[in-house]
Amino acid sequence: MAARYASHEVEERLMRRWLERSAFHASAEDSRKAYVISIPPPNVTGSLHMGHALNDTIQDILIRYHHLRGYNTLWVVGTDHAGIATQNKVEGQLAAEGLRKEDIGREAFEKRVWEWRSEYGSTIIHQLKSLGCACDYDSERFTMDEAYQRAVAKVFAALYEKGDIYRDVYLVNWCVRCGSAISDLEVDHEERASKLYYVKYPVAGSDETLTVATTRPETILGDTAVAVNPKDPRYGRLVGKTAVVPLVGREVPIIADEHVDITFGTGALKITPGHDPDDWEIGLRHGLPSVSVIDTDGLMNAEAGEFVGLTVAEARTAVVERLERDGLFVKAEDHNHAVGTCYRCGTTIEPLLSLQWFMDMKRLVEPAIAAVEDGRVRFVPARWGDVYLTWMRGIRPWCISRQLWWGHRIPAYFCEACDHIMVAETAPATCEKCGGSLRQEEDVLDTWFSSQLWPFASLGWPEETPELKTFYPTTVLSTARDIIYLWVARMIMMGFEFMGDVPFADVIIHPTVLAADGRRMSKSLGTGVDPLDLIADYGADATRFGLAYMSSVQDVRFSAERIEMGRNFANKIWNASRLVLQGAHPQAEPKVELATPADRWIFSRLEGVTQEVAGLYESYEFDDVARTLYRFIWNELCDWYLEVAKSRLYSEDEAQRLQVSGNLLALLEQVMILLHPLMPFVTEEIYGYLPQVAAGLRPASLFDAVYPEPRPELADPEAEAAMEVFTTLVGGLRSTREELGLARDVRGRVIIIELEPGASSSLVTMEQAFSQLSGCEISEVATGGEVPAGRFASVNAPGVKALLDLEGLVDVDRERDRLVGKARKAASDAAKSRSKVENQGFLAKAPEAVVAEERSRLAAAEAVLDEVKQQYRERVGGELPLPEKERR
RNA sequence: GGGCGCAUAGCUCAGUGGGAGAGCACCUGCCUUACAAGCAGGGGGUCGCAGGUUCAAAUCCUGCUGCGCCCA
Repeated sequence: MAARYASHEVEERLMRRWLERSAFHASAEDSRKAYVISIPPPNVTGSLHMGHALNDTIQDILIRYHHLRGYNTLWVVGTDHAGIATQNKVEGQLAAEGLRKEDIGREAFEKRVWEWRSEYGSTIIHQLKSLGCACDYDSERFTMDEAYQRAVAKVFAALYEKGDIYRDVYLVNWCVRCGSAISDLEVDHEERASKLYYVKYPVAGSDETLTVATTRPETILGDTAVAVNPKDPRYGRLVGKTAVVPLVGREVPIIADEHVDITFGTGALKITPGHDPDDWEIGLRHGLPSVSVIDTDGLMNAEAGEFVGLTVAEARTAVVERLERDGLFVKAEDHNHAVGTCYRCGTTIEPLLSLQWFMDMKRLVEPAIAAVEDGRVRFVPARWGDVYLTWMRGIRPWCISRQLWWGHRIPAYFCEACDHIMVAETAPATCEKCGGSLRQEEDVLDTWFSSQLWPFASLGWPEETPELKTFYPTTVLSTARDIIYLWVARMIMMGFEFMGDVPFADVIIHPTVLAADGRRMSKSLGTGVDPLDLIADYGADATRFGLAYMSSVQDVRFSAERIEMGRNFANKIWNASRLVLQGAHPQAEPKVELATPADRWIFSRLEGVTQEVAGLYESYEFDDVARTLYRFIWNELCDWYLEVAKSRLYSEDEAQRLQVSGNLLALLEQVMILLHPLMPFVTEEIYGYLPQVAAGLRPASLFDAVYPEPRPELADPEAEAAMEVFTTLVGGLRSTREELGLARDVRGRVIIIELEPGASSSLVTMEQAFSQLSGCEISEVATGGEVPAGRFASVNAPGVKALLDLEGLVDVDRERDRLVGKARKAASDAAKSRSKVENQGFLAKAPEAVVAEERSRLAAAEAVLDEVKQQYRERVGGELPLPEKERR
């Protein structure tokens, strides 16, 4: 074994071994209880980013932990076809060849997409392997698989049949670049610097004008009303009259609507139902007509009159110029407002009237709301459940059609002869009404429409597969918060609609990993950190450990120090294992033999940590798992038990060597099991070196090991107390030696004074270790509590005092500083405790144990203070200088 | 405008009613035969501000300030 743990030499080899024997494949025939996670299918064009790395770490921890717990674990893996993103990729390829998709036609284009997918579409799945993810790669799914396409068509037809899916003209979010409608959830809002334009509208049949303020003067051409607030005294007399729309001369009503903000602009609002969502709502309420002046290509159309053919931006300038000429322009002032942009490509969204397919959600949300309200689906942390419920209760129709060539083509057929619409899972031959020939809808479905079926469609639905029977409903879903509406909510609805049950019981919403400066990690901002770089530099275990450690419930800034901490931890574990494996007696067998207080202590602690960590894994507190195991392994096992064990491990006495070796092998094996879900590679590698594994007495892979059952008989509070005496005295003696400036090779002599019977037993039974670690020999153990005469530095532990003989070692200046420092600390401790103990309220109301603890704290501090004062008189001379407030 | 969250050491974060913690950074000394990715010792914090509840507040309540996210 090398002196440093080399992750790059280990990880790929171990992953290959797991994959070669399909270790992660789950069988539907397995009768053990199922534990199932469906991966949120990553975008097929994507690559692993920090959000994935965290989320996949969480899922892998859960899968591996539950596998150790004896569950039949399944982690379903796959990708979604990402309609717009994938089409963009292939259009990019075509553009490089000087082609547009229209040049090659739909069929050839689809073929190109499939080719693209087979070449590049597995990138992210391979990346999961480098993170160590125990996915069932043998059963990878894709949302455009043939079987999956059948599921999508069936769902569409069924919901159409029930009237939940319909076709309508509606104001939709149009992305000019993508050439498609997108849903409300796919629109991002960005604050942008802009202008607010003030424009005069003549009031018909009078000399009056009404000034309105607008951020989009080019849509004046599509105005069909002017609105004011009914409570606005300035305009009440105008309501019911008619205004003349500038440039186009159309006469439109002046209406009153509560929506109008009296304080914004002039308090008068132009209404363009064809190009603004708020105006569209107002238009519905008042029965206004809609006029479209912008086309799907982003250019002004014939309704725009003289402005036809201009882009929106050009039209804005031209319209303002024309208004100035006509004397209707008042002013423009600076104004920031939120602009909708396409979340896939960032292009400004153009709200347009369009004939699209919609899904009405009102019926479907009901069981999905009830399931979260009554806890059948539980969000972790719980507050995300409220976020979900708020959105679900205000649900709006979902625009599900997309004007793309890549995706699930809508299974709707239009009759060429009679315009009848047929929706069917499989293409009908002729029109059911007139027998005319049919033409299939060109549009495809929103990618999320297919993703929402993932928990059951990935298991083979609508076929009644054994997998579906065994593995649905799944157990846990882990994902990012921005996907709660897009995906989680819809999966729950579809779960009830088509499976009659929740798709999963727990939804974990993991924190967002921000860049080190607190901004979002994003490629465009250049703030991203590539997890693959981290894996290459620090190893997958370190990356996983760091991510788990830094991710509690709130968002975290990424810090490479955490990953480095993970790497150092892996190396520490590696070296602790080297000590054990190289030092163990060749005939040793792993077993618990409680020969010394240290043995009893470490197994008591191991038992405590084993149960504690199990609880933390089960409550999804992975940061605490990482913290708890780090502290136990580093600060207890390595810092103390291994150090103490060395004296026996290197002893001449073979019985002692055998005994301590057995303990070490048992400890190491169990610690590897506890840590395996978090750091699968280093633990698997070390596990392979254990003699009990090499001898075939254990499962060949740690993945198949068994999480330890509780062994309450190992709990040993007395041993923990005894070990505390040991570590407190060793630590105190080391500090004192530093304060005295003793060189490392100067051996000290200590007298142990036992104040409580038996309190010093750990020091006596582990005298050799005590001596090695403290650099001091025990010259005497006194049980009477009598402090002998002489010059000593004392170190206190519960029930025991150690006196370090200072004869010939004392430097007066150092000793003065040391004693003053010690006295300060004791005086301040005493003052703090005294103020409590002298407080009647505290004595009356605090629990007895708290009061008793405080009293003994006070007594101890006062005893130390007295002692130090005495020592000061003897060694330095005079009274110990303490400020008045620090005295009694 | 509505909602949610956050503010603790120089940095990144744990701690959520009873003695202020970790990692990194910093200072001192060590290549001690598992580990310099390490070992030993040490310095550093009116727990954002102001009130309140309580015997006791970093922790609970109210307000304020600053930052972030979601929805409209």
